[in-house]
Amino acid sequence: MVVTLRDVARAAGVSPATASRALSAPDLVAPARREHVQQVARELGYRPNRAARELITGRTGNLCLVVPDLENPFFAAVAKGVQARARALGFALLVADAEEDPRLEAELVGHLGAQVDGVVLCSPRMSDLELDRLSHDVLDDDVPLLLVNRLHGGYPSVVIDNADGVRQAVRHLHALGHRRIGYAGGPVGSWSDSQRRHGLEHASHGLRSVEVTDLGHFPPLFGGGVAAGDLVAASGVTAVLAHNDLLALGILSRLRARGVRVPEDVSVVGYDDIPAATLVSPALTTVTVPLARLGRAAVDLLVEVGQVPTATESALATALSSAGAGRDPGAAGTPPSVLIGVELVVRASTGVANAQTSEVGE
Amino acid sequence: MVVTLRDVARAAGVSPATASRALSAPDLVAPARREHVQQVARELGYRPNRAARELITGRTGNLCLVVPDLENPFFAAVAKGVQARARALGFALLVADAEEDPRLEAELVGHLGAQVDGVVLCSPRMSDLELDRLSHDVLDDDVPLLLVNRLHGGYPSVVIDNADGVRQAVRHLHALGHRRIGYAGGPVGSWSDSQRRHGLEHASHGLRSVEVTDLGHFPPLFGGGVAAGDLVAASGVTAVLAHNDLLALGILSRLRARGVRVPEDVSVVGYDDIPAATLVSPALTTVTVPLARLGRAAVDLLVEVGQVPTATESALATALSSAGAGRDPGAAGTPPSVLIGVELVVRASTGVANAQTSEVGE
DNA sequence: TTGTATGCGTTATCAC
DNA sequence: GTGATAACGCATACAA
Repeated sequence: MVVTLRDVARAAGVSPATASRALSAPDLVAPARREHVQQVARELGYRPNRAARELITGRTGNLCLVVPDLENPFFAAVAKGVQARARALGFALLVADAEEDPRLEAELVGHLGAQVDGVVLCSPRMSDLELDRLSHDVLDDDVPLLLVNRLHGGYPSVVIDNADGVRQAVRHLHALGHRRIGYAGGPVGSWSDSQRRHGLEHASHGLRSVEVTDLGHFPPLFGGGVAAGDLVAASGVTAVLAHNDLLALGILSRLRARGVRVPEDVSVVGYDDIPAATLVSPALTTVTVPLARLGRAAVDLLVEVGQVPTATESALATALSSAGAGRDPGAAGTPPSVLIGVELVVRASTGVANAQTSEVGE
Repeated sequence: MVVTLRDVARAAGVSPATASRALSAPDLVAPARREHVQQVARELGYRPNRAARELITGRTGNLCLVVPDLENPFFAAVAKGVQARARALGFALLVADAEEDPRLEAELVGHLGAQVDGVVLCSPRMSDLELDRLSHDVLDDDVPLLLVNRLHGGYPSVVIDNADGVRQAVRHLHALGHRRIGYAGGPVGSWSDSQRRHGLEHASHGLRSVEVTDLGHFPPLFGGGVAAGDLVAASGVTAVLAHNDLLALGILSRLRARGVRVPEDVSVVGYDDIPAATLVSPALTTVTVPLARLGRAAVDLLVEVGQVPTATESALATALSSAGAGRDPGAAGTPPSVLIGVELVVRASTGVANAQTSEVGE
């Protein structure tokens, strides 16, 4: 029924060992035999049994991705990038949705980590302590873990340039004449939120007449923005920077409902540039984060630091495919942490500050 | 280093066979021994080797999901439901993004199908022929395939009630006085689009004064709606039903840009009720599809028709966990196809037809 | 360069 | 009800 390596060997008139090598380690077998075995394998429609290979090599050919919420456009975009790059390298991707629950995240990392060659973890809110526990108790030592958008000792990571993003946003607002700027933050404990707060402080130091008002912490979702919108209106700021786009969209919606005009009365800036940012009116000025690239970079870095071998995979795939498409294994020597640059994209939700509310500072 | 079943057997003073049974087939071993073995396994931190088990049982404990686009909120919601249900049943989920390419879809089904116990396929546009080919050439005979939102002989499926959705939408518009209604369709070859066209025809037959104008086929994305918006404005309809929400949102955006007021001049109805439908202004009247439930139903049906055993999984999991949480294996006898009911949700994008354009029919 | 033989960790098949 | 033993399909140490 199913064609095994022994069948290939028999049909090709070689030993199972040679057949194995001809497919998985082509260099170790004479060119003529190698070609012949590969040809026979193709004709018989041989498909290597992953379980058998995994049992002996210890490698699964799978990676896994854990995110707080697949429906959140931010994580959907990251997942798309991770998936694409993983596939390009010959890995299948296990995806798990942790339902915004850090405890579940840890459990998923443990369960899935046991059956993959590497883990990509998006966990904005897990505590540093829990994060440490992962490598000790939960995860096998030989399963590398990479963090997305979070820096933590020991783990490689791919992070967004948070400081530069808020700096660009603040400078933009300042150039438009805004002096009183509000910040609608993300959840307490969010690593990127604390990064952005630091960046904000730093950025406002450079522009002395700017006063930044902390509006507090909000769930980084549309609903959180609705609550934040009221604070924006009450705070007297002429512009607000939100922790992310969903929050900004909620603010936009709430301000409109209250008759506050955007950008005439208040300017709004988001972060991430999710697709919905251009669907609303006025379109949202925001900090563009190349999320798909971030996802791809995550896989690349994970594979490199984890020494996860993708070579044998492609060797075998190449041998069995008629065409034999090439793969780029990526350059070596990448640092354990990659910084993803960001760019402010100005749309309709920001405009010049009106006279009466500007020039409040010194 | 790693704890194997033999270690457990040795420590418990039984043979490997008994140890195996105590964990995977508890009924076959005497209660006293069973308890003892399970206790020892827990103490030693025994974790069964999936590869070894897969090698002999042929089952992987994994399912896989193939979607055209993970960033599309429709598929993101389905993926979320599928993932949740799969996990609840003890399966991990491989997710693949086919980048809107039916050929890639087929390839992914082939690749991933070889390493899972069942496949959930969202493939709105793959041709019936290619679909047939899957079960013949691409997929192993013992790997069940389930289709989401598409009916096709041989495969079990979970489908949305398309006819009822458009019927509800048309009746709503008719009740508001609309007589000339446009339909902005999905892509050529989309199964659900053809279903909705049929339903549309049927629905308008029941309401004799209603005239339905076919505005053509569009990519089911925001950009497609922008194009459709111009046709809406030019066609003289007072209301338009879009194939899905993204399309409707594009129409909304384009109409506003052209100065056409919604709903004063034109009413707009979408389909699916993705989160963004409530983010825009006016909020989109649309047909609510319980996408997460659809995803869960897909997994349930797949597991049932495919006779995919989730029992041994939970038996072992129960044995190893201190608490021993229960699982519901689901009832038998479910038909091979499940119909998901839908509901019109009226929001601000639909309103009464104005006098001069209504009453055009007989 | 190639073949032989062994073992990966688990479940299944028999006897007992 | 339990234990010895043979598979599952593959990669590899070692011998040739």
